[in-house]
Amino acid sequence: MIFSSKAEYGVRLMIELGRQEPDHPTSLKAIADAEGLPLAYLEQVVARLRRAGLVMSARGAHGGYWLSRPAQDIAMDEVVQALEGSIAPMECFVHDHTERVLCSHEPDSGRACATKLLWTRVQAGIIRSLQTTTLAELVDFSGPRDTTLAVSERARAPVTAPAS
Amino acid sequence: MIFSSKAEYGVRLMIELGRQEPDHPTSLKAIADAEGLPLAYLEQVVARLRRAGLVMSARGAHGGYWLSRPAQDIAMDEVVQALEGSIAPMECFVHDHTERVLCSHEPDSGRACATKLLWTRVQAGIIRSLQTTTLAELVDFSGPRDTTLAVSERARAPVTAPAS
DNA sequence: GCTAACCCGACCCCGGTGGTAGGATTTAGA
DNA sequence: TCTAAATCCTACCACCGGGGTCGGGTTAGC
Repeated sequence: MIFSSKAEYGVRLMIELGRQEPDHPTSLKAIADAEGLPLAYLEQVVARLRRAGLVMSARGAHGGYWLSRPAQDIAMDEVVQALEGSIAPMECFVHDHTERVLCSHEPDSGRACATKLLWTRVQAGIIRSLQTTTLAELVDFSGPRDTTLAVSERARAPVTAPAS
Repeated sequence: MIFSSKAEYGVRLMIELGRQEPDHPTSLKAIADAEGLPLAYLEQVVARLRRAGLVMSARGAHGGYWLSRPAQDIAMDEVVQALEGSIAPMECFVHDHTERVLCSHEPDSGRACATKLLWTRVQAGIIRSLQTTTLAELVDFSGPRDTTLAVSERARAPVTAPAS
C-alpha cells in the first residue's frame, strides 16, 4: 500500500467540504457520520490540513471547517503532501532538497546509486498525477452536490426536519 | 515510504546482474558482498524475481543467477511488480481487476467513491514511469560495467585476469 | 563425498499505522 | 450565566507487516 488511510480520510474530508457551501463551517461530526469514520481520528487528520492552510476552522458551538480556497484552486498534491508528509518513494528520499540528494546507501562508493534514477522518475510521475488533479474535479465526480451534511445549519434552524 | 526495501534490494540485484555477462551465473553471495546486503534476505528477494521469470538460476557449485532476457527488454514495472506485488496506491485496490473495481468503503452508497479517481490516476502515473524505464538504462547509469563480481568466473578459470 | 551454491519454511523483533481516551478551551444560544 | 457543541491537544495503546535471522534440505561441480 502506497498511501496510508490518513490520505484516504483526508481526501474524503476535503471532498465533503468541497460539496458544502463555501465559507460555511461544517462540523467534523457531520463528516464522520456521513463517511463512517471515527471522529477522534478525523480530528488528527484535519489538523494536518489546517496546519497546511488548506482548511480554516471556527471553534465553539456551530463551529466547523471550510475550505480556505475554492476547490478548483486546490491541487491534490498539496492535499496529499499535507496528509502524508513528503512523497518519498524510498527511504533515501528523506531530505526534500531537490538537488544534492545523497543516497543513504554507500555514498562514498564510486558509482552513483542507480536505483535513484528510477525512484526519481516514479516520484515525478506521482507528483504530476496529483498536481494535475484539482479538488474540484473530485467534488464533481462525487456526484451532485447535496446539503445533507449541513447539520449545524439545521441545528441553527431546528424546525426543518429533512424527508426520510 | 512508498516502496519497501524489497524493491530497493531487488532492483539493485537486477542491476548487478545486468552488469555481468549474460547467461552466466553470478552467485548471490557475490552480490550481497558488493552491495552490503544480507545474503539470507536477498534469497527471499531473488526468489520473487525467479518466480516471475525475470531471472534464471543454476543450483550446485558455481551456480547462481542471471537475467532471463537482455536488460533492454526488461521494463521496470515488471521488476517492481514482482517484488512488491501489485502496485496499489490504496487499500481498495487489492483486486487487480482493472474493471468493476468496487471501493471497499460503502459500495452500496449511491455516489461513487470519488477518491478512487485520484488513486487511479496516481497508479497510472507510477506504472507509466516504471514502464518507460528499462533495466538497461539503470545499468548504464550505474557506471561502466565491471567484472569485479565475476567471482565464480575467476574460480572456474583462475588464469584469466581481466584487463581491469 | 565434500563443498558451494540454490532453495524453503519457520521464527522473531520492532516501529509505525490506526486508532482511543480524556481533557482543555472556545463560542452560540437559552 | 450556564450549558452544549464544537475545536484543539496530548498521551496512550494494540496490532501487524517490514525486515530480517536461522536451520536445514537439495543440487551439482570437483
